[in-house]
Amino acid sequence: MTNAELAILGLVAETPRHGYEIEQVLEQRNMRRWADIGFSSIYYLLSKLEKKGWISSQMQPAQGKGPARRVYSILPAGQQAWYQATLAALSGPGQANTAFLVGLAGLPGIRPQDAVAALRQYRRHVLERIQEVEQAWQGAENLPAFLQGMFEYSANALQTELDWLDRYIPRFESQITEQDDEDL
Amino acid sequence: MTNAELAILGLVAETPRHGYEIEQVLEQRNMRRWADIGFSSIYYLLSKLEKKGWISSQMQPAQGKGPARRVYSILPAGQQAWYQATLAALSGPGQANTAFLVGLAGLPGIRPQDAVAALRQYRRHVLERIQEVEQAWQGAENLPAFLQGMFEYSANALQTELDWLDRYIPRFESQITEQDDEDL
DNA sequence: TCATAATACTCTAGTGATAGAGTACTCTAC
DNA sequence: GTAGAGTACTCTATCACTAGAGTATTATGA
Repeated sequence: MTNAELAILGLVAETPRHGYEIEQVLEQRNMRRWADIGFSSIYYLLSKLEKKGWISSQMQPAQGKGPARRVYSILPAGQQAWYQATLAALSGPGQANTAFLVGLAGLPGIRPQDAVAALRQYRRHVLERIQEVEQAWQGAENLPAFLQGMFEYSANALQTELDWLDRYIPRFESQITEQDDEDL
Repeated sequence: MTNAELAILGLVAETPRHGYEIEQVLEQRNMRRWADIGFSSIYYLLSKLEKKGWISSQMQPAQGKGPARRVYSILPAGQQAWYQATLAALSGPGQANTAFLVGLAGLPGIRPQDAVAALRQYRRHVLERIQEVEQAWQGAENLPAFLQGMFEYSANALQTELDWLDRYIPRFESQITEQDDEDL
């Protein structure tokens, strides 16, 4: 099961939901960052999950504003699949930031000046993300324990990246100087 | 450009290579872990890169063992694309271990005992990975600076996860006890 | 009452990726 | 001289995903 499928299955398992609502929840909870799901994929994924027999749907006539909607509910098989897949995701093994590793693998072919500039840019992104996480953290009082854990996990990971960058960027800068020395 | 494309483009940029050779290099350098490329995708990706005008190919008659091979070389446009994409990958922003975050998001629906078992399993995976990285680190003497950096990056990230797990698992265990108390 | 905004999908066409089976050639060892 | 291992693809069928345009319904305010 992909991240996207598991995320949507999880939302339907929480409570019966229709597609448009899922779109909104993804937005509210800032889930797009990790479950990467485009708008048009939601309906595609819902029908896929239904075909698998994990969720079932029912039309609900128009009520309040907007037209009728198709509401999806979890089925026992879906509940089981969700449970197993969530445990699997929690038991790993995972891999951090593969895009950045691909970049690192290419470093020998990059001019040191450019590399340093890119890493500084990366550092700025990390700082931004740290602020985002801390704001969200402080904004939410009386968090359930698991959410505390998620914030801590992200905050720790980001801080570690920041530390690494602060040790590594100067080393790379000194390489530039050495090169200049050789050029003399 | 996807991770997979960038990784292969990078290998061709290093030196002209044929498909089967790329397969072997991916294996040797343990690149499958982050650039996730199946065997059958290599030829597909190579022809895709060629269509884009980033690499060109030439048949090389059989020499030594094995039949004739199609050797791919980087073109100027490909060199540029590789350079830009590598800088982009280095300047982020990246995202750590999304699968694990999806798992964490599902925690409220998981029985604490199961969650603790899964997290312990995850901890075991992290330990294994730490050992792998440290072995590879010690195995390679006189590393170029950039490789040092990659090892450090991975090692730091893994150590941070381990620390988090060691703080977080006990908290979760105490929740189990509280629940037991309530059950009385 | 009529335009606008918001709700809630639906459809099509296209790209991307992969498994797995099949083909063919060359060297080595017996 | 031939069986087997290793080299090096090639092809087909299928699944996965996404952008973007289109459709239809209801509430709201001027």
